[in-house]
Amino acid sequence: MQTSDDDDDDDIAEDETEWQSSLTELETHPAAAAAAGSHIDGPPPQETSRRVILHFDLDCFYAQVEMIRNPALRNVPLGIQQKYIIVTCNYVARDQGVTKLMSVADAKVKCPNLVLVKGEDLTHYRETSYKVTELLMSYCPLVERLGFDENFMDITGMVERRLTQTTDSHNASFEGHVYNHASGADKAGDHPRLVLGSHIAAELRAAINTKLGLTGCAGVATNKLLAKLVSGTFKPNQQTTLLPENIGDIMGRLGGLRRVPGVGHQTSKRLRALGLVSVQDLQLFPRAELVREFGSPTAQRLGNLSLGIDGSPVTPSGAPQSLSDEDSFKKMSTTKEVFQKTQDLLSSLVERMHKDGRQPQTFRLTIRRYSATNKWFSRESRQCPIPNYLGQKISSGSSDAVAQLVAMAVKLFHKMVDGGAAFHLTLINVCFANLQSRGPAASGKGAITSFFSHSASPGKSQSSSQDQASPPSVRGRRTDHGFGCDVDSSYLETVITQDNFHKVAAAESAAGAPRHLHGSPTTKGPVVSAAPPDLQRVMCSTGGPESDGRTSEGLEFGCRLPPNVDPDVFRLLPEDIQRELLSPAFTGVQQGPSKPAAGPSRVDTFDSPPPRLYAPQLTPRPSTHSPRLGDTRQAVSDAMNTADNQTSPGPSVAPGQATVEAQGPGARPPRLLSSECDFPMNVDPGVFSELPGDVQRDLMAEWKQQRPVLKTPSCIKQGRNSSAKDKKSAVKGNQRNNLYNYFKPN
DNA sequence: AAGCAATAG
DNA sequence: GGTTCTATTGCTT
Repeated sequence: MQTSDDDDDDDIAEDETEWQSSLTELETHPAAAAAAGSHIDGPPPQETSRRVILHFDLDCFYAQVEMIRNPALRNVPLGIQQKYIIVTCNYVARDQGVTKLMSVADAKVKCPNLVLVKGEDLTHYRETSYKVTELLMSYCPLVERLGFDENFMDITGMVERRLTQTTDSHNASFEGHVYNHASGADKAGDHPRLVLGSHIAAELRAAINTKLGLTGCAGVATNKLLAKLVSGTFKPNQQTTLLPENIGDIMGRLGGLRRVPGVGHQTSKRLRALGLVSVQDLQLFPRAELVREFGSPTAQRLGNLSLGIDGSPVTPSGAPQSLSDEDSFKKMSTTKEVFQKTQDLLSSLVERMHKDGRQPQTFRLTIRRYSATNKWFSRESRQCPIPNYLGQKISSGSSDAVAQLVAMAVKLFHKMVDGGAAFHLTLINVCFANLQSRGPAASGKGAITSFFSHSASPGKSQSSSQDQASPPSVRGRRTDHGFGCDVDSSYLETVITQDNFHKVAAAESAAGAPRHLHGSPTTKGPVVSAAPPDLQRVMCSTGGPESDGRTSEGLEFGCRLPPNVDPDVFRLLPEDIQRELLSPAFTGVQQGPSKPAAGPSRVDTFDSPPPRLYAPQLTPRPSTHSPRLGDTRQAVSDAMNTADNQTSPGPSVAPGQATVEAQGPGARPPRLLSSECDFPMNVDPGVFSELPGDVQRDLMAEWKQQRPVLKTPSCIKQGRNSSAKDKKSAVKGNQRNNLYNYFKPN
C-alpha cells in the first residue's frame, strides 16, 4: 500500500516554539510571485492565487473498509496484512504501537492481541475508493485521485459562486482548524474564499461520512502542495485550512526535503549531494545552480515547491489507465509455477477488465528477480500489443481469453528469462494498458474526430500530462494563474472525451443497459445515492451565473468558459464544438439521465447525477463473433506471434493468419528438442510444452494441415513510413497530440 | 511503441 | 531504503 508519512512522520505541527522560520509572509509572497511570474511573456499574476484546493485523506483506509465490512472489528486492534507486513491498522492498534509497514512479527510483539485481516485482495478497497471519488465528483468534477485513499479537488468555481450568492460572508468563520491559529474566527474576514473552502470541505467530509461511513482528513489551501501538506496537521477525522501568510511556516517546519511531495528518494539524494538537506536550504539555493543539476523544468518545479508554490492543476483522474494484478513470493524457479501463477493472475485480471468494459490494447508482463548484485528489486517487463479479436474476447468475457493470454505471457516471459537456465523470481505482475472504450484503435490520430471516437472514458483520454507550471511560453499567452483560465490543452481533451462519455452512457442506458457508476458485481445497491435532484449545478466553472454567455468575446467568454479553456483558443474552434464546451456538461450543469433538471436551486447543494467516473460494465456485451471451432488454437498461435513480433516490427500479420516468424537478431537461441522439427518456427517449444495436452494435440493437427504457411508480408501496410512524422518540432517536448495543437494560432 | 525510473499511497 | 499491491508520469530509445 504505502510508505511513511502518517505514523513515522512526527508531524508537521510539532514544534510550536520555534517559528522563526526563515520565510515570513513578506518574504514569501514576493518571492512566490516572482517565481510564478517568471514567464517569458505576460504580466505576472497579480494575486498569487485565488484558487481553492482541497485535499482529502481517508483515515487508515483499508482498516476502515474492513471495519465497515465487519463492525465487530471496530473496537479491537486491527491490522491489515499483506504477506508478512502490516500495511495499515486502525487507531486502536496504533495506540499500542503498531505502525504502517511494520512486520507482522514486530506488530505481534507490540500488540499481542492484534487482529489481522488479510489485505492482498484489493477489490473492496478499490471499489470503496472509487465510490469516494465519485461522491466528490458529484459536487464538482475536478477531482484527482492520488492512490486509493486521497483525492484533490479544485473548488475554485464553487467558491466563487457562493461568494457572489451568499449574503452573510462577513460574519462567517472557518470550519475546522486553521493552521497556526487558535481561533477559526481570527482571520476569517481576510480570507473569504478559504472560509468558504473550509465550509465546503466540512460538508464533503460529512457527506463521505453519512453516505459511505468513512472518516478522513481534509486540507484547504490555495494549491495542491499546500492542501496536501496541511491536511495531515490534525490527524484523525479533522480538517485544517492554511492561510497564505502561513506558507512560510508550514514549509519551514517540514524539515527534511524528503517531506516535500514530489521529492522522492533519488531526488533528495541528488539534492543532498548539492549540500541541501532542509527545505530552507533549497529555498535559498541559487536557481541557476539548480538548473545546472536538474535542467530547467525540474529545477523550477523543485525550487517552487520549496517555497510552497505549485501551479499544477487538479487533473481529473477518470477511469484508471491500466489494470494490473500481481503477486510476490519468496521464490519461484520453474516455468510450471510461472505458468500457474500467470494463469491465476490473468483469470482475475480478465474478470476485472471485463467488468470495466473497455478493451485493452497492450499486455505487459513484469517480473522481479532475485539476485545478490541487484539486491532484490528492480523490475523488468516485456509488453506486446493485444490483437483486436483477443481484446474483444477479454472485454466481452469470453472464456478462452485467459488461455491465450497465458500463452502470450509465457512468450513474453521467455524474452526475459532463459528457460534453460536457472532463475529465481520474487514477483510477477500482469497488466492491461492502453484501454480503449470503443472499438479498436481506428488510429485517426491526426484527426479531431479521434478525440470523440477514441476514448469514451471520463477524465483523461490517452495521454494528458502536464507540468503546466514549468513550460511558460508554449502554453499560450493567457496564463491566468490560479484563475483556472490558463491554456491547458489537455483539459480540452478531457472535456471532450467526457462529453463523449456522457453521450455513450446515455445511449446505452436508453438501449436498456444501465451501467452503474462503479458497479461491482457484489455491491449492487449504489451506496452513493444521487444527491437531491433539485440542485442540478456542479459549481466548478469559474464563471458567474452561466446564462448562456456566448454573445460577447474575450473576457466575457473567459468568465463563462470551463476552467482552463483559453478564450483565444475557444474562438478558433468550430461552432459545434464551441457549443459543446458551453453545454452543461462542461460549464458545470449536468442533467440527469431521466430527470428533466428540476426546480429552483437551493444555494449550493450537492446533487447532479452521479458522475460516471469509473463505470465498469456490468452486463456482458453480446459477443460480436461466434466462436467457431478451432478459434482457440489458432488464437494461441496468433497470440504467440503477437508476443514474438513485438520487438521486431516486421511485416504485420492479420489476425487469423499464420506466419513464419523471421528470426530476428534478438530472437531467443532455439533450444532444439527432438520433437521440435514439427513445430512451426514461430512457436516456442517451452510454451508449447506448458499447454494442456489436448491443446497440444489440436495444435499439432492444425499445423500439419496448414503446413504451407502463409507469409503475408507487408501487403497491408502500403505507404507505411512516409512523411507523417510532421514532428511539430516547434512545439515539441511538452505538447502532445491534442486539440490545442490543431487549433492553436500558428 | 517499448522499457524503465521515479514517485506516490 | 525495504517490505505489499497497485497506479501514474516522464525519459530514453
